[in-house]
Amino acid sequence: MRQSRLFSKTLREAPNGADCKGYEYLLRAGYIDQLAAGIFSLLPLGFRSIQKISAIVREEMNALGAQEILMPVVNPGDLWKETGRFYSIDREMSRFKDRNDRDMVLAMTHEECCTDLGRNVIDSYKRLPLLVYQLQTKWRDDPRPRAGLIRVREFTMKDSYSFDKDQEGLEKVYKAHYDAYFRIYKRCGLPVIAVGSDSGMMGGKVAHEYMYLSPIGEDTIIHCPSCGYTANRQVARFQKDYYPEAPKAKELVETPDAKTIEDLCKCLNIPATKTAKALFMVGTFINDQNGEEEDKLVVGIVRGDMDIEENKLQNAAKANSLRPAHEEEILAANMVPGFGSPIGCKKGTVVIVDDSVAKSNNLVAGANKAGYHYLNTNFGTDYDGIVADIASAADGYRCPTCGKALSASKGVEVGNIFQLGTRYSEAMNCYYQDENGQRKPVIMGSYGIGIGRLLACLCEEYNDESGLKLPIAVAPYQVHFISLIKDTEVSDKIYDELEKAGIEVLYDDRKESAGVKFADADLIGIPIRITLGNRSFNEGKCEVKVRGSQEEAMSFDLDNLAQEIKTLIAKLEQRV
RNA sequence: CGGGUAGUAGCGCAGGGGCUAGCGCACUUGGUUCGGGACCAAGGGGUCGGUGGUUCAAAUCCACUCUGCCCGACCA
Repeated sequence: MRQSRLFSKTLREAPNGADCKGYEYLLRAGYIDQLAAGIFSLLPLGFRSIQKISAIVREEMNALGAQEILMPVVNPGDLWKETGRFYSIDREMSRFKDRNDRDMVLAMTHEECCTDLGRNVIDSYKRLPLLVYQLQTKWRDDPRPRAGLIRVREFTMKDSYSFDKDQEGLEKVYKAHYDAYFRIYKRCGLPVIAVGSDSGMMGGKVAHEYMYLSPIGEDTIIHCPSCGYTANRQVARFQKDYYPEAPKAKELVETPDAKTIEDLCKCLNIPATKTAKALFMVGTFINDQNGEEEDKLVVGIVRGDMDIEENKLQNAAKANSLRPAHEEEILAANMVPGFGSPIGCKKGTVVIVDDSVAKSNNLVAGANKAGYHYLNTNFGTDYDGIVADIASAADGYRCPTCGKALSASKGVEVGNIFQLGTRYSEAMNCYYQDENGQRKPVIMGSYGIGIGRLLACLCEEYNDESGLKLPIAVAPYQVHFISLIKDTEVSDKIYDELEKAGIEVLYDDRKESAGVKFADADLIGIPIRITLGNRSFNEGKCEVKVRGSQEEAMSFDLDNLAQEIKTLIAKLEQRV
């Protein structure tokens, strides 16, 4: 490609709002262009990288025996009503009516559509297992897009869907994805870890997320350096210390202005482990059958030395969503913020008690009376509720498997795999007949990779102060050929030779100064740079440099250039 | 959806009731330069986000609104 014809231009300054390096360079190097919040065009450079990533993904999916399909972005709302997600998903899913006033949705994932395909095709166990995938546009109306391609509203996702007759089959294809994903990220050059995760709106039991560890990430990953236990904080477990004692009778005590655990501990001169703290949320509970919503107050109780993980609380409460409760809502349930506890709360309040509280005795808890707490409250005698693990794991807490200290880090989710089980097949009547003529729900799994997000993470991982330096597997071109000589016939000829040899080359044929060409080349970050200038051209040579390497430029003979470059490409490809 | 912040040339910004709205980069033309973002000269490009108001006069003041970005809520 002649750079003089390339549909993009480089920017000297970072556009306002480019908050992380990778995003800044994607914009400045002319890979992408923003159209609206969370909506981007891919320019030729960006699109070429995306196609490279896509090709790697396709190869690895095909190697699993997956068959590529393409499902529609627009789905009938009725399909989503079958699984209840038409109702349970909030405004993140965009809806509209067609001309005949039918509900339509923009698919934000394709479980419904794919299950529909499954039920049309699968009749017998003889057809199973089946595995399909697609690379398709998703629209999710995220309330807050940010960080360039990291968190967008419109994006391309590789999503695959497995159909099996039994759990064993599901686990096999799940494991196959688990391994294939590592191969995909490795081939792209992105370091990731797999972590146990929450299945969120997808339903199902077992799920993993692939995380690129980076400070720009929005997820928190809890990791044990000793035994390797790793999980998203949303579900991460840890070992808790319990302090059981002989239960005593509760006792009202005056605690003026002690609204926080810290105040309370000072006021009564006790450790935080002797207190119980309450978090008040309002949960939306949705009836999947008729879609009717009902709000209930949810109270989470955790021991004062820990924090509540809202995601765990939501799961334990089986709520569709949670939001912080307003003061009036808390008061209406006979509880007092700052001095609150489930003791004497209104009937219908959902009380979730962390096991740290359930297994401790004689904790100080709010008396639901401003300025007062109770000493010696005990779960089971003073109040009731559902016991669950709702505490948030944190840096330094003890690993659930080996007991050593856990560490917390930030990460970006670049892929996930879910064992869906029969959540969709049962809801949508996707059944097969087994060997005995029995009708059984197909067991499903779904597996996603955000393609654009993957590119964004790669740009975050591979850059320096002058620009991008993507690995050759995903760079838009293999070679950047920079001509500094006047004689365009000579450089045109070299360009043709490189192209003929099957090398992907971006040819800087522009009438620009050397400095501009070098700066742009650094910014775009193509792995191999060939410089043809008077310095070496007179000796029948050119200079070759690998982007980002500290080594001196190599000198290659022009006579055998294509061949030598091919060797160099092969060398770089092997690095991975 | 709450809090903050900004919208003036393609990009980055200045101007904050009064003459023809500026600067740097980018762009065009001519010339000089020619291996790390060159120089000289001459140019082109703007409904100052939108609507309504105040005023003799609005980019500038007021109201509403749209959009971007940041923090939070949210998020497979």
